[in-house]
Amino acid sequence: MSKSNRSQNISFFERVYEVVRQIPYGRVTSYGAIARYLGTGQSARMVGWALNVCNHAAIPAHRVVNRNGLLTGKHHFGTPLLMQQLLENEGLIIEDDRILNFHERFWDPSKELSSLNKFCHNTKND
DNA sequence: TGGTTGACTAAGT
DNA sequence: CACTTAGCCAACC
Repeated sequence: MSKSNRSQNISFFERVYEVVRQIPYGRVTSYGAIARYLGTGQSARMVGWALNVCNHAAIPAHRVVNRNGLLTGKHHFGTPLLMQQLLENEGLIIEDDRILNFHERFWDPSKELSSLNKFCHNTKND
């Protein structure tokens, strides 16, 4: 924990997975939003790359698109249409590789999770 | 040890 | 309004 790790033992990738895993069903977010939530707003590229390395089934990578709502990462799934199908399965409408009503479906972790942090103490409250 | 890459983003032309 | 350029940061070779 001297060079790569700045504050935590887990890697930057691990943090990405944690955030992506918390994306609600039927919602989507952007690489930049995740990167911003992690504190490195300019390293949006690494977010996508993290998903590319992991390929975990538990990580809904299909819910992560670019800021335009374009399925830029669809080519990294099993089939180019898999990502679109997964999103459509969640009630999203995809047209021309773009998510319709993206603004409404957008889920910003730095915003949503930030709000939760203020009230997250309720989890311990019992 | 250092240069290249990349599922991005913002700004410029 | 669409394409081009540059910046960015961490992993990889």
